[in-house]
Amino acid sequence: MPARANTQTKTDKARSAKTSRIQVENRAAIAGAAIREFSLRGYHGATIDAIADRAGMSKPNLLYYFPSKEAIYHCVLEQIVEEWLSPLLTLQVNGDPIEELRRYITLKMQMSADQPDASRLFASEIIAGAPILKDFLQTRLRSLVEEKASILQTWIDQGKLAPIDPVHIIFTIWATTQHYADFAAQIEAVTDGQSEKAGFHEQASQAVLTILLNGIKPR
Amino acid sequence: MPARANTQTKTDKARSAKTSRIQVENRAAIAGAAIREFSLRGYHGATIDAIADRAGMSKPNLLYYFPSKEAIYHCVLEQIVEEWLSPLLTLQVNGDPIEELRRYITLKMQMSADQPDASRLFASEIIAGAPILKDFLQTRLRSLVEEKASILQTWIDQGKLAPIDPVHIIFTIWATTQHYADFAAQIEAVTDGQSEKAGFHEQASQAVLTILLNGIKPR
DNA sequence: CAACATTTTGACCAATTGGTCTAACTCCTT
DNA sequence: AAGGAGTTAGACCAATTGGTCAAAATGTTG
Repeated sequence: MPARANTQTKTDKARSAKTSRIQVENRAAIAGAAIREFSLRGYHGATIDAIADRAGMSKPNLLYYFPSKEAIYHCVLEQIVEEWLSPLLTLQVNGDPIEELRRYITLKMQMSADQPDASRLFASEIIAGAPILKDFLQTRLRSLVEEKASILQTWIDQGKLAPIDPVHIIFTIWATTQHYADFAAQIEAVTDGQSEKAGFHEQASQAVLTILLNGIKPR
Repeated sequence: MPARANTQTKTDKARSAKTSRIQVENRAAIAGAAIREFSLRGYHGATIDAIADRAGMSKPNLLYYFPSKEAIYHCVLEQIVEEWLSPLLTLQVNGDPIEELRRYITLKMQMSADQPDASRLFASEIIAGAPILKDFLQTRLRSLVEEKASILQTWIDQGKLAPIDPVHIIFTIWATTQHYADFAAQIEAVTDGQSEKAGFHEQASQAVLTILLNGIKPR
């Protein structure tokens, strides 16, 4: 009955009635806290208490907004996935292949830098066998990959890219860009914290762009 | 007192007294089961009961061999890390850069294909911020990376590789090769299970080799 | 500011789970 | 084959934790 059960009184006029200011704020706080906790401790390691604490409320209060721990997990995972998809959507067959891919890779590197927790949470889910996302992966993501792979194939056929299975090109881009978020702890340790400094991500971006773009340019 | 407490009677003659056949077997079974459970469910999601079940013994029996859940985790992580290091060790400055790297990448791809669970467990630990491995990463791995990065730098200075920060070359190789193990669930879903078929890993290997080697060859 | 709806939380509960203890059982040695 | 060391597991325990409830506190609206 909370949150969801309302009867849009009258001319559904405008804003609220559905979601009050306080609801919007708290849901956002919970989602943010959940992403952090889940990414840091894994699904089972994260506790509702810890998420509630981080969101600045009591556990029963949190459970007033979400019916269960799993519901929170579902919710944040969905958010992440939605945003995760978007950069790939914009890959257009008309543009210059190298420039299109440069833009895509740059964007993904940016996302890794800006939202590492989200990336790590997604990674955790996949590593665990994608119990929740399996369906999404097999349907929406799969058809999106097929679609974009065919664009890459077109470019390959036009001699604008090296003849490499487009699916592996995509995987390689994902792997490389997300690595900087997912394995941040390793990168930080190995580089003695250099990765925390300003400019590191630009350097990384540059290096990745060089390797990948040269890697798929026709010889 | 078990396992560890023995007093090497007499001329420490030869084999056992320290570890009996049954101990070797059970420890191995536990380690295998633990790698699988930890990689699949994460540290907190894995239960001693499940590990014991998978190893074919009771929980108290398992705890006869390892003092605690954390000890099992430590142990398998150590094993994995040791093996994980080895391929990088062999990178020699004398060899042909491209051939040396081809060998290294091929080996890492092979490890991803052969032991995906180990890769995923390692990935989980890093994603969680490397609470256990932090020290290892900052010491042994870091100096190893520095050492090998300087080899790459030598090759770059000789004009045998493109001028790209060697550390990022290493990260990119790690990212790409491990992706095929860590994100296997995604890859499988997206490729409609093609990744399970024979030959897929050779294809992947080939694609990755092409992209990365071309990516770091001088232009 | 009264009356109603929404939000918040302390106190609880039940299930899970890491770990222990004791007693039985198996294996190896002599 | 006896005896002791080494191995195994059933029954338990205590702590953690997901989730509930009823009552208090706060917001909102006329």
